[in-house]
Amino acid sequence: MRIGALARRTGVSARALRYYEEKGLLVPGRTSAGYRVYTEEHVETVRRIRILLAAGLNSDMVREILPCMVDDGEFLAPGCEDLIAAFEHERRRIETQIAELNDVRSALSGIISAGKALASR
Amino acid sequence: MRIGALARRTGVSARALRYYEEKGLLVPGRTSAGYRVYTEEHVETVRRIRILLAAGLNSDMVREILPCMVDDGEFLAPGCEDLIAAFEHERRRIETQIAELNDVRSALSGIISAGKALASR
DNA sequence: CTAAAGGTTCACGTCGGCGTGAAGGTCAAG
DNA sequence: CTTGACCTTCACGCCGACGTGAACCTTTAG
Repeated sequence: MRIGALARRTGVSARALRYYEEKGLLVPGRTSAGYRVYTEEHVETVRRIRILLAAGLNSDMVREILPCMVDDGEFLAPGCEDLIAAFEHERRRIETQIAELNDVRSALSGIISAGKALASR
Repeated sequence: MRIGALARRTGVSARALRYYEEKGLLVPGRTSAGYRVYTEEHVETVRRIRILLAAGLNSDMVREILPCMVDDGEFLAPGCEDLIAAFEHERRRIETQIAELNDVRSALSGIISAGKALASR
């Protein structure tokens, strides 16, 4: 699979895929002509990259986490033990973020229901 | 209260406060010399701005929401009815974001506990 | 052979929420 | 009257995850 095909399968632009490679997140093979070659595993990796980035982790963090995400996360790849502290930090960050989002969500809900009550008078 | 005092009270930089004004989020009075003058209400407004921005809303959206946040959100200011659709859209966005964050959080938890199990062998 | 589709590597542009000087005006205290 | 804290308005810088050409090469189809 070459870059265009992977882009279509994942919904991620080819430019983004090249960017992921530049950042060491996604390392494809190469044909003799220099074309990038991807496997099925890369599809799953891209999915994970997207999720992690969407959660606000930067690419450095994603690069460190990815090799630790073996299958369903039951196992831990070697070298990942040292990163536990960093992961806990990220988890705290995410929990804080979730709490903030919940606040705004309920504030929005308050406004919305007040608005609908007004509209139905 | 002038800008430095408000900065100290809110923990937000003076630059940020000027930026909020530029974006129409926070409109202070002015002394004859041109100094910005803030009241106690502005303190609360800044708090709300920070929360909304932290939730990923952009300044345009914050500017539209702020006047709709009367007191505890029980009432709705006039003119806010038209924005309900936009607010519902933001709420959906936030709910999606929360779900994504939860996914990453549990993934991180899986890795962390796997790592700690490994460390305690 | 040729055209079209897709690939390659630079390298600069974008957007949003500010940071960071620069150059100068204001005001209360000593 | 001067110092120093605080304020003002420009206006450029930054970061991160890409978008967007430009100029060129590869592969497949007719």
